[in-house]
Amino acid sequence: MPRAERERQIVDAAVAVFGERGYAEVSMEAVAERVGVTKPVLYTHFGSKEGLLLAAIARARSELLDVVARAAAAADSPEAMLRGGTLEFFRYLDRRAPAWQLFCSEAGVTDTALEEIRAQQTDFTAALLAAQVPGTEPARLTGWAQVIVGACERLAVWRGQDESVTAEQATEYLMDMVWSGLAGLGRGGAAPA
Amino acid sequence: MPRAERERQIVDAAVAVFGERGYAEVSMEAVAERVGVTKPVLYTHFGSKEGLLLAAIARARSELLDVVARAAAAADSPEAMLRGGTLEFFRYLDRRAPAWQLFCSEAGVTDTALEEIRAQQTDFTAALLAAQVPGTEPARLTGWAQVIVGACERLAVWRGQDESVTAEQATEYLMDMVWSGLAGLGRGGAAPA
DNA sequence: CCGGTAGGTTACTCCCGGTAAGATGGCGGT
DNA sequence: ACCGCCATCTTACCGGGAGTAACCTACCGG
Repeated sequence: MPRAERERQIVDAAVAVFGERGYAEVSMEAVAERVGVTKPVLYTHFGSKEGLLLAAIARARSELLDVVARAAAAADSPEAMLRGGTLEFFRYLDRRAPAWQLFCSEAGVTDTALEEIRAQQTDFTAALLAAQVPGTEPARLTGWAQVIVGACERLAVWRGQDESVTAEQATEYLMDMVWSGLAGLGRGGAAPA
Repeated sequence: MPRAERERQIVDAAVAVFGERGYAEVSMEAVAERVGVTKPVLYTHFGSKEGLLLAAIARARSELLDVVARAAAAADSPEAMLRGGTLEFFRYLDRRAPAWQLFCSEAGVTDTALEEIRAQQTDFTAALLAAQVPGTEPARLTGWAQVIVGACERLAVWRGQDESVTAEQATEYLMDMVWSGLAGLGRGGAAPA
């Protein structure tokens, strides 16, 4: 079996099995068995268990980013861009449920490597914000992106706990805060037109 | 050594050493050595490595919540409450740097147990929001609280990566989004009075 | 027909989470 | 003063899983 194909195959298995049973609960032996090979094969391709986890997270997050980017590109206003991107974010996680568990099993991983992967998402978000609010300092844009990404991730985990919260509701709650702002809501109405 | 005192001593050591070197990198033997006892002692008090981690996280988060609650109580307006609480959140993490690493090493832990601890923070935040925007459905309040807590945690991790971001700046970026809202900022000004 | 190499397997080592069984020591009762 | 009891701690061990060394095999170019 050629190298690239085998690696795709292994990452597929890793995403599935880490997502289902949790990183810490899964042995490399188990992943290997699922692929139909033996342990050392995994090590020649990914170096360590953590390396494999990283590859699996990178794959899943890249799919997620793709979905969000498509939704954002299809929007015709800043508000629609934020709302649509967020909504598709939650819907993607509904479709590919196990994948999200991966992002929660971030533990044990060298923080720097993980943050590097996450940076794709925040950089993308910051770029969208830059287009909407030109002239803002880069640090502020990044900070805003962190707020949005952090809020979405936390809402996603919350939805994992309480299944009764729909993707639409989660999106609405995010928009309340990040788009309208508490100042507007607190005065008893939606954001002023 | 009496039971309660020993437990405090062990949790102290666990917070320090897990925070410094990361949960996965630390053996129970190492924690025991730091306390000056042997491994089985830890197991009689906390049952498992994960149990000890949980106790350490609970301790650190409870301190954090206390700091935030004091700051919020001292504020004289909704905006000051949010700003002050957030600022003290970041300042606490600056003072007790290693503690925050704990929250990042959430991995490997049974999600439900961890979310239970985190719920203290979101419940507190939701209660503050309820007082400010009366008549809001409970689910929406909780959602808003998730947004704020998620944003703060993400900003905190970001600050861990990029030391040049001050607590004041992080607070400002959060207020931009959550208080003013992008709608207001996008139209080129601060939130309307 | 043959050597070399990519890709794979068997068979280990070592570390660490977790535990069983025994030592120590203070304290109340007689 | 002595004895037994309970809490507390230690030594010594088990099992499993991450990671590796050494060997095997089948394909491909000459």
